[in-house]
Amino acid sequence: YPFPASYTMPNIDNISDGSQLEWTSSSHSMRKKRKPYTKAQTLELEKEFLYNTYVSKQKRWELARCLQLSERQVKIWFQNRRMKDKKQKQRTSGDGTGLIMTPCL
Amino acid sequence: AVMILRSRFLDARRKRRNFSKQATEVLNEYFYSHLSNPYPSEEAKEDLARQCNITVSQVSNWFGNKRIRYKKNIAKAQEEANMYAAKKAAHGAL
DNA sequence: GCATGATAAATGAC
DNA sequence: GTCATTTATCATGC
Repeated sequence: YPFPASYTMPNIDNISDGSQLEWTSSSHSMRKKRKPYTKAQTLELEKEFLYNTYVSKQKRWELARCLQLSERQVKIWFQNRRMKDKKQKQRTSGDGTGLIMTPCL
Repeated sequence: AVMILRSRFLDARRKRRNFSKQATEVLNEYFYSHLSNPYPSEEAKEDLARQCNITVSQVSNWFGNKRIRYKKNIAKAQEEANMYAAKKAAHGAL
């Protein structure tokens, strides 16, 4: 069959009364199922993120091979990690408690 | 290792609290009165956040969870309906 | 025991 | 690239 098992097929909504709302339909035809990474994978990615929040193409290739991930997954991990970093900095800047919560332990 | 410990403290899931009854009421009111397109604008999110005394991110989280769980519920109900419809049809065919 | 809020992978718009 | 999402998973409340 054309697709690997790690992909999930959205249910075909065959509703007849026409009351179905557009946004309830799946936006894309097929999506890869979310699979949490292992502790070891996350640890190595976090370690590299400390050096530079942007990863070079060369480093991305190395990480992908060492961690059994695709280059696309490594790229997206760094994108999501940068968003997480930005959100945490916004949170710590306006907490008003005066406590230093910067992630610099 | 240190990173793991740090993430445990920074993870807000560890200190999750349910929203107030009034806040949930405000959010549900908006959701079901915009059921055809339950995607509030940034300004609407800020308004809702002020009314509910929560952050804009929490409003986004609430709508994200609400949309997927609403969708999943009607899908599950429809699946159940189809199953019984098929069962009834099978009995009729015998 | 699920309901609920927050986070982690993954996609798509731009 | 960012960033608002979708989706599954996590951790907690009760």
